[in-house]
Amino acid sequence: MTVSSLRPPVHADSLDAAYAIVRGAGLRLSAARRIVLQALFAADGPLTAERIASGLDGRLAALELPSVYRNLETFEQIGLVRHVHLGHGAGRYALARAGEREYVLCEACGDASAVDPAELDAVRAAVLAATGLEARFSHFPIVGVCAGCREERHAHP
Amino acid sequence: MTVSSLRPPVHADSLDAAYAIVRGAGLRLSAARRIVLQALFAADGPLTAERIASGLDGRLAALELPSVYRNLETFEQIGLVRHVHLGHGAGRYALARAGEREYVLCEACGDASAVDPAELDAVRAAVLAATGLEARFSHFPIVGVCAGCREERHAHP
DNA sequence: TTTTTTGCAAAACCTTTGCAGTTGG
DNA sequence: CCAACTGCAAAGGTTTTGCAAAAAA
Repeated sequence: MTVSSLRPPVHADSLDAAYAIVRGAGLRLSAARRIVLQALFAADGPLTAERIASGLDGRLAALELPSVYRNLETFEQIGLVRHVHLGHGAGRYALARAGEREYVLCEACGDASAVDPAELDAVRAAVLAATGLEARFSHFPIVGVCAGCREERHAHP
Repeated sequence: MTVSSLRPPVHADSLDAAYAIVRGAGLRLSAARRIVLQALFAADGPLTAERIASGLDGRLAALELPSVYRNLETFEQIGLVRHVHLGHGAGRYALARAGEREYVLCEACGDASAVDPAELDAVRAAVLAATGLEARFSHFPIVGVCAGCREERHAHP
């Protein structure tokens, strides 16, 4: 794999900070890049490239999908952006955080939720003990069945 | 999502047992289905549809890719087969087991390894405590950085 | 014979690439 | 002005779908 989520996250706590990071990396601050960053700041969760390209369904200017992918890729390379795979569909992109967001996904109902990494420290410790791996759930989530779906399964087996 | 790995695994411990399971499910035992099952039995790890279609690179008769996907899908529906996503490429298919195989993946070197589920019981318990999720690492692996790659990273940062 | 399954062709979906033209600095 | 970037078109990789022909029961 050799995934870009391995490079250190660069946290921007405002749109202007993100712009400055882009400039600071020697990159141009084009109109398209501004829109991608605006979309990521406006979003409440990780976004598909498609949704960014649509300008958040019309709230921002639309972009070509290849431009979006290229910029997301560029931003990932400087650590500003991360992507996560929540299930089978398109990847989802979000701003990198100091405390990286991690995800859990219920494969029964498809519900994905972000988790504070600190809450998963015990999980990480258990994985390290069992496998030697230093686990991260920011690129692929923890997948399983949530309590609600377990109940439903129990009721209608 | 609503992923087929949720239905109970059906374990076949021989090729003939697998054939019987297919017949028992009211399905026809076609030549293509025999070859898919032979490939899965001959494999040491989970296979891509592509590799099954090639007849394991010529050792078996070749099949059309759509037939392979259709049969794998059918077999997943009766619980005979599972697929796992080891990184960004094509999915990989294997026979279901009584003790479901689970996977850990190093995102630095791309190395994936199968783990005895029992070894991950402590991990599952920690996930349950932290998130309420009953985790399974048989469809998406645990992703992280292995000890070897951590060292290398430390040496060449 | 009847229903299921296959092969082949085509499309769908997500992502990447090539290139000429535009834009940012 | 010149390198970097965009739009558009096209292609790449994986998976799905449609349908007439073939095969299983």
